[in-house]
Amino acid sequence: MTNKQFKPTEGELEILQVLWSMGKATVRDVHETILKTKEEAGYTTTLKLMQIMFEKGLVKRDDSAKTHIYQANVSREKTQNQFVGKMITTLFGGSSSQLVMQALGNQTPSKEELDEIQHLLDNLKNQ
Amino acid sequence: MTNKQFKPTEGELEILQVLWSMGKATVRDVHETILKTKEEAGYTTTLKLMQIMFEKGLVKRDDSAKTHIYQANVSREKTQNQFVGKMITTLFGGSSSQLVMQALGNQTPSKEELDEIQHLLDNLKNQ
DNA sequence: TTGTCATTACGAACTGTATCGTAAATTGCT
DNA sequence: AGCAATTTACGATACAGTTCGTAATGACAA
Repeated sequence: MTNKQFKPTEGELEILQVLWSMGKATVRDVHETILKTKEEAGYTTTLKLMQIMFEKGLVKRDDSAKTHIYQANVSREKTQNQFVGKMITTLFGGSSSQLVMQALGNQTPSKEELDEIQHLLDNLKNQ
Repeated sequence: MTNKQFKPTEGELEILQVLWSMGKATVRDVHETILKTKEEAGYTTTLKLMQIMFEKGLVKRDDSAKTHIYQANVSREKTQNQFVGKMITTLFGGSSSQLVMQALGNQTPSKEELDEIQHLLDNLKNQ
């Protein structure tokens, strides 16, 4: 097992989001992207954060050139699961369906999404 | 609006869990309960945390007697929503159904829970 | 009343996160 | 070669959360 899993912080998640969608990216790439949704963000702050994430193993990087190229080292799915699982136990008393109800009740999914969920639900029923 | 909402921390959530299920409770009540699922927990630590939560408005208390009686001052539902909402935006790109799929896929709900979800799903479809 | 015990109050220490200033290194341009 | 711009590295600071030791307070029994 290669899994000494760290739980990403708020700020780290923001960076992972960018890396997940871009694949490979430089610090500047990430920083620019974050700037679009955020006022007040320093370049070195992003840099430092990404360096720390590298030490933690949350990202990997190619430092053969001067400008390092970063990449996520934890999968989106695994991270989502980590948070969802934690949330179910600490906030929903272990009941996943409770969480599902909350999520469905408050946001309003499109028809396509509903169909998708229906499909998954059918699969679960036939087991 | 009485809503200057604070987002509870990890430790605060643990205490809220107890308060939500017990209704009213003393520091000792809460502490004993937490001890059941946790080694290594100091009484004064729980106390301090609850005092801070009082200052933040997360709990209310009756301090007419020497031993204070605490009660949650934020609802379970509201808190769940707060976290689910945040999670959907920061980890699921705003798609609630994505979260639902994750939750359903990895935990395995009972037949009763599945029926419940089906019921909710039917309601959402007829709108 | 006095001593014991549980409880609250308070403050100190430690950890981790976030932010930023500044220096050092590297690259490209002229 | 020398200069400007970009990037990385490093360290300092601020702040929040957590943990705990210890003192102050109040209740109660002998």
